[in-house]
Amino acid sequence: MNDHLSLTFNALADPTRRAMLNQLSRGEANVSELAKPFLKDMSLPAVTKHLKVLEKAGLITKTREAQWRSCKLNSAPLKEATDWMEQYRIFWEESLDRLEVYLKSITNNKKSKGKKNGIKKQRK
Amino acid sequence: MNDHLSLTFNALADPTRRAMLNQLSRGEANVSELAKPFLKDMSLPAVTKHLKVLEKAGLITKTREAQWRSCKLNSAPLKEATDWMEQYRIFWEESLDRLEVYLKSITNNKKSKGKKNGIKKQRK
DNA sequence: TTTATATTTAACTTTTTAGTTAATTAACCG
DNA sequence: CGGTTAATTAACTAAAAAGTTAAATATAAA
Repeated sequence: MNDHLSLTFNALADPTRRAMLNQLSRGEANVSELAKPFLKDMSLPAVTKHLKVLEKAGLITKTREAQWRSCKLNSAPLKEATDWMEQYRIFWEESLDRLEVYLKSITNNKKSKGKKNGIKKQRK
Repeated sequence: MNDHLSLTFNALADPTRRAMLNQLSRGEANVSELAKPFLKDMSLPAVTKHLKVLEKAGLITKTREAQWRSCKLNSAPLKEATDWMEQYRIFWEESLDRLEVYLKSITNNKKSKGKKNGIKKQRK
């Protein structure tokens, strides 16, 4: 699929590419620098391909300086992806709320008004 | 890759699967209900496969009731993915800051103290 | 017990992805 | 110029993804 959100999520669905973004979050880097941590696991052309995926998703931009390509993080697609996820925030927050309620229910702290013995053996 | 974050992002990298999650955010639904909007485009086994991807990523859980499988959204992996993205928030927020500064610089509103003609021709 | 409904599994095809090695491009450097 | 460095492209392979149709499973209902 080639809608933008799909391109972004797809680019993020690989630990090598996420690690590359991570490195770029600490500053620009050229291809050899980005490749270094991965050259035990894969060839340089493989790195080039990963960078292409990131580039097509708009997550990085490359500028050339002599024979070096400097890569720079572009966070706009990450914002877009996060914005999409926001619509689900209410779900995990309500889960956390329920967890909190549960944790309170099993903690016999002050203000545990009434309902003593609120916990019975629950395992079959 | 089979780390959890990769499974999640991969599951989200498809508009059909995102639409399914979207429907589930409005309440539980069984397979046929989920499939309905897509049966013009794909077969039922294709839908089953998409649901399997979502299930393996932990984004949905299925419960069986007679011959129906009811699917339910599980937001935990979405939270995990959002938490990962949070580390980049600073980047898009600083971009927005720069945009804001720029927009202010080109708007001749009150308090535009000094630095008139703050913009010169910048192209070579 | 047959039939209908809901869903999955099997077997297969096509396309895409992720990697490889070898060759190519492009710039710099002595 | 000739060699070195940085990176990409080409051509290929293997494996995974996404779809298909047909068959199987499991439950309900008549």
